[in-house]
Amino acid sequence: MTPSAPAPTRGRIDKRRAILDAAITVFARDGYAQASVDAIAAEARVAKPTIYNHLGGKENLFRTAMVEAAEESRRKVLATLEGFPTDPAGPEALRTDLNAIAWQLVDCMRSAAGWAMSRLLYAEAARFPDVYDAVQAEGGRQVNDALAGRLARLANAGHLEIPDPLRAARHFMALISADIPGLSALGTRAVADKVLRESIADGVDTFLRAFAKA
Amino acid sequence: MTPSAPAPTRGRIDKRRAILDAAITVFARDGYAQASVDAIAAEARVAKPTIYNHLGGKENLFRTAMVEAAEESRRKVLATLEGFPTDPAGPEALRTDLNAIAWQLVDCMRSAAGWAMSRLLYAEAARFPDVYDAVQAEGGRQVNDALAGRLARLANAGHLEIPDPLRAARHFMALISADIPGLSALGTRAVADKVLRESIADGVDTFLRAFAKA
DNA sequence: ACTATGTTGAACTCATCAGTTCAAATTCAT
DNA sequence: ATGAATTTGAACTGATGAGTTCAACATAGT
Repeated sequence: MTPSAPAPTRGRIDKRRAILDAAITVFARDGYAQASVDAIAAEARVAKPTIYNHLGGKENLFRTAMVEAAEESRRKVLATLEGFPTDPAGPEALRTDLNAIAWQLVDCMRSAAGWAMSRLLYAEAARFPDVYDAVQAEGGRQVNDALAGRLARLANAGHLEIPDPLRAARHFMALISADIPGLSALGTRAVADKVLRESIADGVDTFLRAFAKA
Repeated sequence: MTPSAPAPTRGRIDKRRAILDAAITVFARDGYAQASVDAIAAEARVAKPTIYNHLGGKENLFRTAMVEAAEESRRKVLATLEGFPTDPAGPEALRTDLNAIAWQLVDCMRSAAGWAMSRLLYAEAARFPDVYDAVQAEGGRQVNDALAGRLARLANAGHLEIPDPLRAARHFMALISADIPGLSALGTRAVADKVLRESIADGVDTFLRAFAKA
């Protein structure tokens, strides 16, 4: 709300980026309807007409900000999944690796922007079905495919027994994030890393009970 | 929006109930901010001042409607859990019973009001932390306790091997509802019963892989 | 320096909506 | 029937906010 700080930057710089970042911040904080374009302009240290020049109206601003944020988040997750060990030394190494994957995945949802995405998606899915499709049906599927691929390779190397990798990937995600909404009160409270790690370890444990090689 | 129908009922009847039901309907459809008190009045076939007489302002209307709806939903779930078999005939009967429990649980979230709760809770958790606490931290915990009790009794009767019933209950919930947000696009699309049943059966299957008696 | 382009602030329009007021109408209990 | 309590419609106030306009201004490329 308060411009407050270091002299309003003029001229043509990375206004567009600043606007989109500010939009995510303000939409996440206030929700779509309660977020005012003026507040976003202030947060971005930009004049209101600049927003309309770059991004049309409030609706399109919302769409663009959400989709770009989702793309970035998805890129991060996929990159993380790429570089993971396929053939751990033994059962304990496997458990450690799965915990590490799980931590990376959870860490993405846990960030402020991550919760912003979740909350806004939930809240506005009915009013912006196209945004939901772009973010979840598209990005969510890609992440699940990639995760299924990693799990399948672990199974192939003889560490897991997985009849249906896609299903196992969905259940892995569900198990490691089972406690998060409750623990963080839907993202409104901070969660201690230690607590989160225990919750994730629990999820991995159940997953291994179900899918570890007999 | 449209009054349309059978002559506006006057006098003192169940106005309060009608208002709260209409509030849930409209809040669920439009979201808190976009829902107008006039729209709720129209939906309830009631004059606007009547709402203010019964329930004060918009905020209190929201709080009351959410909390009462949550209480009713919780009562239904707990009642369902009460009447469930504790000692199935064998492994296949156990699986059938778990599928039945799971269906009941999912069916509550799946109703229009159920999704309304979820969506509104998510969207407004930051602005109405007290509502979140009343609904989730309170009701969610009770349901999880009850479910943990059922699972513990099944374990006690020798059908399951469960180290930590509370944890198992959380993971059971997570597994049987893993696919629902994706399948229903966060409640904005209808899901065929058959698809839902398969998704639930998958969750129960993974649960049994993890916790069935060896 | 000169110019095209992008940016700014500020004021403005128009719509929506929460909450209020009040006199007329309706219902219920007796 | 009568009177107390409640409901109703309709008009009103005040606030908030989306989107626009425009003259002044800053910046980049030439």
